[in-house]
Amino acid sequence: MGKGRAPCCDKTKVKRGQWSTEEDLKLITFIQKFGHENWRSLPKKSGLLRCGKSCRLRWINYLRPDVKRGNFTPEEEETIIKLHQNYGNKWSKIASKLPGRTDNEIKNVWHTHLKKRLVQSSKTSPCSSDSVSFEKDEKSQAEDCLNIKTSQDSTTSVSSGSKQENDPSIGLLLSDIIQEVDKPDLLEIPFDSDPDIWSSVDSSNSVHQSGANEFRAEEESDEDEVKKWFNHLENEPYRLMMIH
DNA sequence: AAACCGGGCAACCGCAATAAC
DNA sequence: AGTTATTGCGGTTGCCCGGTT
Repeated sequence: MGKGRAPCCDKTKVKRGQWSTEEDLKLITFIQKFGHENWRSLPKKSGLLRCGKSCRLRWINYLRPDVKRGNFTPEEEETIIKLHQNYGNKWSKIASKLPGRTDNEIKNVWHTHLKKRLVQSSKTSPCSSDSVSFEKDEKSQAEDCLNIKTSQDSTTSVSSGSKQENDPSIGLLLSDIIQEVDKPDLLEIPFDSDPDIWSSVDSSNSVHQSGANEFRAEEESDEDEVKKWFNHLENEPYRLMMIH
């Protein structure tokens, strides 16, 4: 177990705050081509003026192809509540049981919705207390309260209401991507929607001005794929808030 | 119509764990 | 075996937006 914590980046030289469309595109394009074996060096190689941690977070929580967006279904919420009783604030652990959901998203949902709901219902149900001590006897508590199938080991999601899930073809393709995404140069972007929206992005040129000369040469066909994927992201309700 | 307020969410911070040397 | 680099995780912050006054 090591000690010593190196600063993750020079904070005076990195951009912070909301990600722009161009930055997202750069990140997606880069990861699609080269994967993300080294987050620290990724910003430099991709031409992003971002901290590696920021890139990682953006990818994991937002840009990853398998990330599921939109409202949580009642089933998902129920699952989170029960898993929280089991694991406490181990958001990543909980997220691992909910395919397509990120720890950050689950954490937010917990704090904004579920916690309140639990407080209200805590008087009536012994299994729904927010203050359950999960440390002691986790397992038995889990067994008691957790009669849910946590074995959605792949794309069989508990959710039934999300956009993604309503489109089986997309779901299937995404599951393929999930398996590929950690392997550089294997990521396929499966969407074939109209990339009109990208005209504005195209004109910005930012991707081609990046420092990633290595992949600059690899042009339009790949980039089209990225745009298609990105366009898909934009079509999801919540992303419209961010990208306009 | 403007100001205020609170909810919701994305992103940041910093520590812990792990890998690499 | 010790040190350093990197990644992962959970807590927290701050911005945006819609609702209310």
